[in-house]
Parts: sequence; structure tokens; C-alpha cells
Amino acid sequence: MAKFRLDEVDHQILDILIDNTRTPFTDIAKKLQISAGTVHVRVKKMEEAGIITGSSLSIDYKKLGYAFIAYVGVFLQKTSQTKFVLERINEIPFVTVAHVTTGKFNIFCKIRAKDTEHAKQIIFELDDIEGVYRTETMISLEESLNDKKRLMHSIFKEL
Amino acid sequence: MAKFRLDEVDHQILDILIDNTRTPFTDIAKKLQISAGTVHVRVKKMEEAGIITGSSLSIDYKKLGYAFIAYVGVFLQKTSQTKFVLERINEIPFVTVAHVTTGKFNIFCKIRAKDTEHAKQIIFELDDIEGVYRTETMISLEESLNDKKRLMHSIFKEL
DNA sequence: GGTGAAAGCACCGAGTT
DNA sequence: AACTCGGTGCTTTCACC
Repeated sequence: MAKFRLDEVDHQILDILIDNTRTPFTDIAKKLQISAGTVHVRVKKMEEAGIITGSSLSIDYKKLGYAFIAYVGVFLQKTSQTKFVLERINEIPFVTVAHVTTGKFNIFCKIRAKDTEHAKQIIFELDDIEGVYRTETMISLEESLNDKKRLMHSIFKEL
Repeated sequence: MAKFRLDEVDHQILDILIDNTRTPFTDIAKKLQISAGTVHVRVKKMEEAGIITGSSLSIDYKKLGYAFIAYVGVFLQKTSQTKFVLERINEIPFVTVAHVTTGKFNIFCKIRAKDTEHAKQIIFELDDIEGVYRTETMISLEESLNDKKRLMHSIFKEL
């Protein structure tokens, strides 16, 4: 892949869109004192370069009755089973993300559930996967997301 | 907060927008055989109800040189220090999310870094926070995100 | 709560500098 | 690479169901 360099204008466009993907390009143009056409071209280039990979809604799952978050560490009988188990894990919709990790666990995943009873079912499902030796669960009592803007600003400072 | 019930139409709107927040409302209207005005009103209501909390770009951090992900478990000297330490942790931009947890760790966070050297710096920063007794790091070798649509479909089936 | 039409804007490509 | 400009299409509102 061709190396793609973002300049200050790109940074500011991302900075605005990361908080609201539907911000009109004309608004961005006004703020940055450039033309809307330029904003359009810049965004398209970042999409083509694969830096912007898409856009997504932020949903409040708590309001939908899914307030329970836990992390589950998975121990495997053999690490050679990693791929197989990972595939099985990804079939469970309530597992939102899974990682192959070094350290204590072989696989490490995050689950989103209605309540403890529901979480129990999900964890039992994980435990039941062939090759899983045992699991260890950490229940989230409080989640605090860091602002995406802060990370971006720090990244931009170094680019 | 007033209880808000989503119907089948709301589900389908979310289903489309969750993968592309810039899908024109006219396209959604055509697909669902309703008017664009209705799509507009539905989305607005879900925003007002706090179910849609915003929209965000998906960025490929790997392409920006930030390919390193790790989870760090934090042990505290006393749990009464949780709030203070959590605040300090959230000041580090490379910590993308932090949880207060039951189980092995007191606090559990995810970091995004350039490389191992950079990660080391971040972990040292975490270790340096007053009240932190020690930390334990799990490095992600492979991340696999589950499709948000799958989770939503499962949630909708039960609502 | 939904529709359809109309007014106001935004998008986005072509042509220019 | 950025600008202007114009055709096309999108959003948003509103009177009416």
C-alpha cells in the first residue's frame, strides 16, 4: 500500500467527522476556510487510502436493556486450537470483540449481555466450545470510554 | 426516562445506518417502502430518546502507524482509590477504554500504541499513578471484531 | 403517525486556474 | 491541488390524511 500522508486539513476534517459523520461538508468548508469541493475530495481520498473505513452509529445498549459488560479470558487445551475456537467464539453475537493474546489467557473477549443470568448463558456457551479448558470472567462495574478525539490529537501530533 | 419501544421499522433503519451513517434517507425510504420524511422523524425520535447517541467514523489506526493493542489489568493498593486512579487513567489519550471490574483486577483498560516501545511508556505511566500497586499486561496478537449487526439482530429478536 | 410535494441545501463531478 | 459552478439529488418541513 502506498504511504499516505495526512496534513493539517485532513486532521481537522477527521476531527469534525469523528464526532458527527453527518456534518455537512459545506459546514466543514466554512470552518476550515476551504471550498466544499475540497472537503469532498479529501474525504474521498482518505476513504480510498483505507484510513476512513466506514462510519457507524453509537447506540446506547443500556437503553435497550443490555447494560451488562464482562471480559472473559479463555484458556485453551492447546494453542493450535486457537483458530478453531476463535471462529466458534465469533459465532456468538453477544461477544463483541475477541483477541488472541499473550500473557495469562490464550483468547480474551468482551461480552455484552442483558443481566447476570444472560451472561452466565454466554459464558457457558464459551466454556462448551471444543478445546476450551476453562474461562475466567471479569465483570465491568463501570465503563469509561475515552474520547476518540483525544487519541486522534495525540496521533496527529506525532505524524 | 420514558420507556421507548422500537418497532420493526426502527430496527431496520438502525440496521442500515449502523453500517453506514451516511446512507441517504431516501434510499432507506425506498428499501422500507416508506417516505423519507418518516425515516427522518424516526431517526430524530431515536436520537431524542437517547438510543442513538451519535455517529462516528471508523478509522484504521494501523494505517496511521498505531497497530499495537494491549489490555492492562491494574491492581490498586486500596479500592477506595478507584475513582482517583480512573481519572488519572482517563487523562492518558492512548487508553481507549477503562473499566472498574470485579475479579482479578480492580481496573482494566485497553491501550492503543505505535509499538512495544510506545506501549512500555504508556504502561509505565499507568504504573506511576499514585495508588497503583502493579499492572499486568496482555498483548493482543490479533483482534477480531464481531459484526455490530449480529448483536443488534439478536437484541431485536428479544425486544 | 404517515404521506407527498416543495423549498432550501448539499453533494460531487467537470472544467479552469 | 484547489476553486467555482451547475445539475442532480437529499433533507426537512408542513398541510393534509
